Amino acid sequence: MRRDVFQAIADPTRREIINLIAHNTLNLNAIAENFDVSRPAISQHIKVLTECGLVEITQQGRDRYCNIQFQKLAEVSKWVEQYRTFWTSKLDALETHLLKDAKSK
Amino acid sequence: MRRDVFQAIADPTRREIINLIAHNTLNLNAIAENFDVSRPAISQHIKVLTECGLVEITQQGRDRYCNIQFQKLAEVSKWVEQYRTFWTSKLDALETHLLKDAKSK
DNA sequence: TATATTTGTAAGCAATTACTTACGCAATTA
DNA sequence: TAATTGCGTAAGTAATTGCTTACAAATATA
Repeated sequence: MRRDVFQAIADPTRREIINLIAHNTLNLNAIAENFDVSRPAISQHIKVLTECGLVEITQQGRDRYCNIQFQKLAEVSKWVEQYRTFWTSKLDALETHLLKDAKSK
Repeated sequence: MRRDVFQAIADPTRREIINLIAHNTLNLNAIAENFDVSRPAISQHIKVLTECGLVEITQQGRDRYCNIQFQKLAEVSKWVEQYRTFWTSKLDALETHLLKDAKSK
């Protein structure tokens, strides 16, 4: 089973979970309350997130608090940022194109 | 069918395709040569990439050249970069922790 | 101690994914 | 005109995904 960060953040529910626990450390039930799907479904999402290293669990009694491992997101950042120069220069190219277009009117 | 950038870049083959055509505009066969999978498989990957707006096709005779729409990657960048402050500060926290650890020895 | 709460996990299921082979079509080349 | 080239797409398939309900285990509370 492939278990990398890219696959983990592909699911919109998991991205929402990340967003939720980015600000507050929550236990599983508290997370599940924010979604329409069942509690086990969230449990399985959390499992995916822990398996790829994006989330770590801190057990406290019967509660399992979820902490994001933000550094893992750096992997995604690194991949996407290598293209930043491309898309900014492309926007520049579009700009000049539009300017040229506007002038020709 | 969900067709967003996050789902598109979840597949490692598609990320490789992106990397390939980031530098040179290639036609489909030229792309497929770089992979072990069949030509139709690559054709289907390209379809996913075009459907989410990450790739645009320029037809030239029977050749279909693939151009990345880098701006689409800005969506991913925007999402991940919102957490950058978190992961850098977390690294800082780790640093101080390690320093404290080193001192206590 | 009995009950309630928080959770993992198993089993089942429909939908999706990533691939294959087979085919057809349009554009080029001989 | 006939053969070749570049490609999309259909059909089939095995594996994976995202969900459900049902159950069990551990911890907390009455």
